[in-house]
Amino acid sequence: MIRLSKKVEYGLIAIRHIATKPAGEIVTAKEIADTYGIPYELLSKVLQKLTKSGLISSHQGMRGGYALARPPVEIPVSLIISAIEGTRQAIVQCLSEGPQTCNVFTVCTIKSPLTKVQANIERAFSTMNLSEIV
Amino acid sequence: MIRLSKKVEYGLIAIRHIATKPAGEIVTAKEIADTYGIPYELLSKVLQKLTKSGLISSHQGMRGGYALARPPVEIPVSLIISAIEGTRQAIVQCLSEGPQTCNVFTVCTIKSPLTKVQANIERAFSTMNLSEIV
DNA sequence: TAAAGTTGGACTTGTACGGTCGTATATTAA
DNA sequence: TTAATATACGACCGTACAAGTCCAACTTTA
Repeated sequence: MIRLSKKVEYGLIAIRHIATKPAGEIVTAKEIADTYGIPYELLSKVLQKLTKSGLISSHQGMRGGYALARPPVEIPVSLIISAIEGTRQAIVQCLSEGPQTCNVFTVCTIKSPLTKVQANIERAFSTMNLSEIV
Repeated sequence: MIRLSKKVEYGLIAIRHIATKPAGEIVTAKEIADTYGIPYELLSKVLQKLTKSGLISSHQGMRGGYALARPPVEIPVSLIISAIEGTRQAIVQCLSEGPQTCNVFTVCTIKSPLTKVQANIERAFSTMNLSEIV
């Protein structure tokens, strides 16, 4: 029906793992990859995206790693997803990338009903924050 | 974030188009394809799937075409989607295809929270029926 | 200064989606 | 009886993208 990408899965697992540690504790990408059997380099990229969007903070160099940048309550699942996926946030193309990408836009009859469903899904993801999945 | 396939889009547009006609009236795939600028042969396959799952009825031969097989109220959007997509109904693989397809199943920590979201989405689609999008 | 980290670009590979083509089959109207 | 009009269906193609890999920086600490 609808599917989250592996990257998002990995991201959720990873950020949850970080959240289970005492606040401020730094955990490496390798530790997470080993713990869950996730490909290290793929995970690294995901963590980099989470870093860029300010959900986690990174610490380079030896003894470096990642830690939460805010308390879990302030990290909605929706933010985690959009941080990793970037675009592609709507259930139909024209809702996320605009009318010009849709060849049936003017005659399309399902936009408005889908918008409701869309809102529903978004709400499901945005009302759930990291503290609830730890 | 999450995206419906073109096939599902076309299917929704098509079945809605059929639903706007007086009950029992037969409409051809060509008419729908022309009206909305949808590739004819792709649409045909979608309509065939909808036929196989009993949502619409097909009439072969000259003056043939498609009509609703039940009243719109008895056609939830979720059925339309699953008729077209077949598999791939869960937001994560292990929820739809079982544990053996997931390499991190035993250590995965996000299954249960995602199950909730999953249920949420399913509810959004199954409570909405065809009569509501006409 | 070496080791342990992150950063990030380039690359490969598999697969699924969107789309097309050709043909068989069924039905109707002339 | 036959031509026209429809669905049914399998095979095929191209491309985009997801998933994963490789590698070469750069940064910090001990």
